[in-house]
Amino acid sequence: MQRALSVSRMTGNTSTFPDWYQAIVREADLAEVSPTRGAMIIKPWGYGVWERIQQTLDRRIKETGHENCYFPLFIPLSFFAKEADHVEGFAKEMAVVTHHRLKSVDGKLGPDPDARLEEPLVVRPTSETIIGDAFSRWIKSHRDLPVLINQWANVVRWEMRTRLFLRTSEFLWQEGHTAHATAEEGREETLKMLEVYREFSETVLAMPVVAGEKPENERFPGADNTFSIEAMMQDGKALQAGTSHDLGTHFAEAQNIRFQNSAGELVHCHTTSWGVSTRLIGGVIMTHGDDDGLRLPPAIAPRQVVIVPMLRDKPEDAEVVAAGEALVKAMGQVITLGEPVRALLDTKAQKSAEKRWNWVRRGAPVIIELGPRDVAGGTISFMRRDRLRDGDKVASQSLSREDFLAGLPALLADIQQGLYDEAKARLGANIRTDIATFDDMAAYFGAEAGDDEEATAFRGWVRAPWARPTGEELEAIEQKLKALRLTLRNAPMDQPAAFGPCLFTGRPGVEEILIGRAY
RNA sequence: CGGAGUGUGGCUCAGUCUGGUAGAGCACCGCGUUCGGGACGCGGGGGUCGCAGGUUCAAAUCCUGCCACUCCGACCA
Repeated sequence: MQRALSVSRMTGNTSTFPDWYQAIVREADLAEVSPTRGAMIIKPWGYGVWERIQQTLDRRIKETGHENCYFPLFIPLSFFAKEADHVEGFAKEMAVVTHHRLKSVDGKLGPDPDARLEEPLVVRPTSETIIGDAFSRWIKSHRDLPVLINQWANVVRWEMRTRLFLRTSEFLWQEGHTAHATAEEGREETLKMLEVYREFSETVLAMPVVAGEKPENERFPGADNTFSIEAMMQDGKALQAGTSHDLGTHFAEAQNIRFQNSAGELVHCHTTSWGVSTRLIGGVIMTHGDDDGLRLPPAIAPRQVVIVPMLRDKPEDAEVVAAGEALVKAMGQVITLGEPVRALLDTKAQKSAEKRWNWVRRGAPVIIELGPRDVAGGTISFMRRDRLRDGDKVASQSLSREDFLAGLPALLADIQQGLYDEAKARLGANIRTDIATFDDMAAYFGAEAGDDEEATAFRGWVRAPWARPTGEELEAIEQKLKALRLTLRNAPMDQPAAFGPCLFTGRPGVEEILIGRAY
């Protein structure tokens, strides 16, 4: 891969991948750090992307039979005591509310000692416990099942180190929670939503992923099985972009979620949960961004086409603006990717060249430059953000207004597909399947002679057979991998018929697993 | 919380070693010339140099403590 991304065209400096990432977040006007530790301010353009994610994913969640609802931000502390693995998994990162009033003592404002809560409230890190509690009241009979709900919410996890979009102490997400009569139905639901995430990620975000099952040590606290979609970033690292958990009867047992089956027996439900978060935006940045800034897939671009009018403080300006407004209207009549085209005429009092580059940095898929000559000649001059440059020159093309409008759906679809294909090719080219032993893998990922720190980061993943060890044996493997900064990502859903020997133990393999560095 | 690094206008940084009136480029404001293109000239606004102490006639610069951020670990959607 060895792709040397730089921020040179954005800020005038070359630098490392993390610097590049931060530069894009800033230059594309997506978000900024807030005065609140670890939490981000999502700016309008960034939030617009999130709204597009919400709209397109929400439709899919509803099409698969789920309904939205809303549960409280605060969860009574005692709720977490019920499921041992769950509390252990989250205990170290919980924000806790202990008081309900402030008081000024010696001029210093602080919690009022007299206003201590009898039972502290936890700011939800996830909502299994409080939703499970509701399920236990909602579900009495097999006729009540399945219960299929989702909520769009914010959650808080007190992370040690934060990074905009990728890991923030507060983040936005959706969390689906379902209850079923049988283990088979629970498993089916878990896999169905994993597939929704895979399809969504690939067709809407244009971000290819590998869907698979997480190894035992990477499971969600309290889950029987965890599945994930893993995306490959341009530095070769894996990003866990979504998870779907088969919770079995763990939470049902802990929270008394039971129903009477048709035979009259009182039995526990099988529950699931699944979620994706604002982390997806970080994935989009690191999948599609380039040296000029962000490149947004048209399906999630808040504005798919931006018109920059060439205004010169002259009388003909009015004509250009009028033509621009008419063009926005005309594009609004065009249906592409199933929806009217989202277009904007940027009339901000700013130099045209500035506006153009701002939209390049923000990643608007198509940027039209509309000048008096275009208006007179009925032509549209535009550039595609996905193929911005021809050498060092900006690749601008010109079509008649009619042809442009007629070809717009195909153009946006082509950009969407092109971004996907580019990322898919990168993913495919950077999974090594020819590494057979742990030592070979260590040599591959480790710092070799002549490799600098930077180069070792661009390794991609290894896919290899393994014997699916468990318990202490798995723990030992995890520790060995940790020394190489590697983790087990997932065992992909599509598996071959036969397997070579296990990369770790040499025993016969039972499935293939992905190994890589991760965010 | 462990290791390393960095804190100087909105951004990127110089100045710190060797204490002596706070700088540059970009961004911003004004005027003008330009302008199918990240233009140029002139003028201008904006910084208690992360915070708090200390040393000194004098501190961005030296000393002590603290804080924040970045990277690498641990943790993690």
